[in-house]
Amino acid sequence: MTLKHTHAGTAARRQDILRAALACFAELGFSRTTMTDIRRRANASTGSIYHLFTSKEDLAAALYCEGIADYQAGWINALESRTNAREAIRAVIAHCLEWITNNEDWARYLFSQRAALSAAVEERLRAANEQFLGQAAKWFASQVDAGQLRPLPPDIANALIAGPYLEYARQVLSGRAETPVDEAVGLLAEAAWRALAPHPEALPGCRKHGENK
Amino acid sequence: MTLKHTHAGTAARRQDILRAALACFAELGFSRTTMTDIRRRANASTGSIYHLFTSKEDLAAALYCEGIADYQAGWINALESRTNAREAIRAVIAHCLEWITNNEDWARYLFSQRAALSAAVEERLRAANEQFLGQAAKWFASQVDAGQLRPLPPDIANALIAGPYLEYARQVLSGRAETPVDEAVGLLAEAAWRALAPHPEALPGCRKHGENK
Amino acid sequence: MTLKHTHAGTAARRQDILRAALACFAELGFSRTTMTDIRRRANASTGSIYHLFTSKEDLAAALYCEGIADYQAGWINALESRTNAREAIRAVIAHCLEWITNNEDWARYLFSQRAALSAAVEERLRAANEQFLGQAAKWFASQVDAGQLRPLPPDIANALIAGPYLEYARQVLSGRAETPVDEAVGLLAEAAWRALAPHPEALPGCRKHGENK
Amino acid sequence: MTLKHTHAGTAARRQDILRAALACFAELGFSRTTMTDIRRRANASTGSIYHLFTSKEDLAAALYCEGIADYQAGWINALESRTNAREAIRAVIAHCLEWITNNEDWARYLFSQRAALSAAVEERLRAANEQFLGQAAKWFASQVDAGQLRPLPPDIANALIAGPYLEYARQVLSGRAETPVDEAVGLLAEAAWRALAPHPEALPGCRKHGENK
DNA sequence: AATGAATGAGCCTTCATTCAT
DNA sequence: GATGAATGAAGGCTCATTCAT
Repeated sequence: MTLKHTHAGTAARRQDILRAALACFAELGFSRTTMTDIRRRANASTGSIYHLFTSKEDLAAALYCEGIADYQAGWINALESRTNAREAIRAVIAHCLEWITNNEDWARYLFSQRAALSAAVEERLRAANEQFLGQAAKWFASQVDAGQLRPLPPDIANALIAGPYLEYARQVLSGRAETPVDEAVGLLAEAAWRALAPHPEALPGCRKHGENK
Repeated sequence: MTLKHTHAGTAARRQDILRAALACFAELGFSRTTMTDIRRRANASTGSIYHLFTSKEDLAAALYCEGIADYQAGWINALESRTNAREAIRAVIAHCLEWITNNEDWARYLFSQRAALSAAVEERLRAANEQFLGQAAKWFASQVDAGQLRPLPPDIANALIAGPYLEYARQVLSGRAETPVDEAVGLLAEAAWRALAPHPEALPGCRKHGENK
Repeated sequence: MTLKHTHAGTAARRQDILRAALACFAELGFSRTTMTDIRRRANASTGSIYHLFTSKEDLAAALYCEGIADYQAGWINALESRTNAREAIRAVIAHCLEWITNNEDWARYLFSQRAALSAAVEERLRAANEQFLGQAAKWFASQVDAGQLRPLPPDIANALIAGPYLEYARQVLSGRAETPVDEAVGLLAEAAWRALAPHPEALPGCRKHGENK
Repeated sequence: MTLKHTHAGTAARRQDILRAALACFAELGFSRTTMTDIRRRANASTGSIYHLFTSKEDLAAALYCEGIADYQAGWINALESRTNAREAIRAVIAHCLEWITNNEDWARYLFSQRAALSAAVEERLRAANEQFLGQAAKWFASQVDAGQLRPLPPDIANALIAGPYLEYARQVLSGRAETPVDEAVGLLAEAAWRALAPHPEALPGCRKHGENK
């Protein structure tokens, strides 16, 4: 009981610090955030932070890894939640925009502070990234094989799917976006489908050229 | 003569410093770059730099503004170099990827260090940006009116055009891209056209379905 | 029984901590040793140490006093173990070099970390030192009175007896010595005797100048 | 002229800082001295110190090396200033006690803070030390060959010459000495000569026994 | 008695910037 | 205009010590 309590307290303190750091990093960036900023925001003492994390960079790394893991897991999850390629892509876009909207701090941090990461973290990330990209590529390849998607190199496919919603997200995060997120999902999903669909007939507007419904 | 010489020297010195700063910012980011780094790289003295620029931030701002101006000018230029919407979009993509490839330091700096800018620069940029986005929006609107492009909100249109090539560029800059730039241009341009074309018939594959143009 | 056991445990724990601290101080010096170093080496918790010692300095003081007491007791002991002055001096030198060899950590700590001691400990030490020096001086004076030693001021006598073996010991402890300890004892003892003998006839080589064995 | 002036200023500032640091190190030891202590004592700013020295350790090293070099140079100088062995030894002892008396801070620092030195400095010192010990050993060997000194291993010889005056110096520096330095020189020199003289006849008292010289 | 999480003063160092020459 | 020595605020981090459990 005592132990559990202690652990719970420690874990909670850890979370407090992580959340505080995230908020700071999102607002000011890694470099302009000081340990004092974090300390104050977390209501923790200097020593307390260093008791739980070995350095400011360690904090940033823990945060980055946690965030990217959640983001990528959601991505893959969304992708595999649908069997139909078109719907899968739409699900990914919807999920990501939702995630970004619901996790603005995370998004701000993950998508603009990568440059501040140390080589050590890059290493850890490389593994996660490779797995993520591998899974995405595998899914993509299987869809291409099944004739559900145009054959495209993985880097291009990735740019076509993620580029638009990320650019839109950047506008949202910086207050420059005007289109509401739910509308954006539809528009971006449709555009992504046009870009990736195997042949024109699969495109929305083509249906009226002869066939049914 | 002496004066001229001096002036030329001053201007040259200014350029040396700017180039050195750019290289540093691109490599290390704004915060991790020290004035000493710049000083050494530019073979300039501390006083020399402060004689020409009022602060590190001023240097970064001058650089950012110069870069973004060049980038945006090229964008608009490419856009207006073609009357045909499809070709205009392709020209923009081609130009941007070329520019990024030929100006890696600029690209690295412009596309990943915005967070480090001060409010003062943001202000200066806002103006430039507004003009840029305004010109782009105007062009886009005129094309929509002319039935050459699908009607889309400007933020979405922007995301659809720039998102993919920027994402691809990020991959290039970080060494993760595999598709060569010249191939990427074609693929990205086609995808962009699919996403923005007014109706399916305008799409590449649809022509073979019998009808029009 | 339980209590006894506990007490034994406490005493043992105390010793563990003292030994660990000694090893650390000998290796790193007082200042560069952290409580964490000691804690780890002693397999003790922070609280445990502070339960038995009031501070890092307290630990260092306890250690210093214990060590110096042992060293000085041995000194006096050796001195008084012989009635003959020459043999007494030899016994002191032999004992000290032996002690230093068998207690390298103690020696390293005692002979190079005095500077780190607080005023409070200095006070405690002054008493012990006074007694020690007093005893040595008394012995020395009695030998002088008996014509067994040259009359010399106590500080000089001390320097002549202890200086050489301490300097030699320093070389041993730092790995710079080449003469083995047992040989050194003989050489240093003879030299000390030469320096302190009442008149030349008492010196080794003088015997052959006329008289007998 | 301007340059000279600047250099003079810089050099003077350097000296100020070194002297201040020396005083602090001598008084408090390396670890307990803070850069603030030094800064204040030298009337210099933080940056000024770091402009001239790369770290606190660098300062300590520069000081140590300078001091030891001066001390050792004086040693060798004194040694070689006399052709007669006995007088040479006396000269060394006289010089060292004088030096220590005139350079109390140096002495305190050199003879009690060696433990605080980093490996990097140890390296630099090793060279200097080797040369010093080498020169001393060479001199000693030549004297032994000439029958002016007893044959003794270098470490023992060193202990016999330096040990006593260093121990006496320690007493002086800590206020425990009672014999005035000029008297001590004579007593220690005589004792050293007794310890190192080749045969008893060379000793002071033996002459009156009839034979010799 | 024991544990180890928490505390916070204080340290060394960095670095943008100023200014005398 | 140029130089680089000097400045000092501020930052990340360490570590002896306290205290709740």
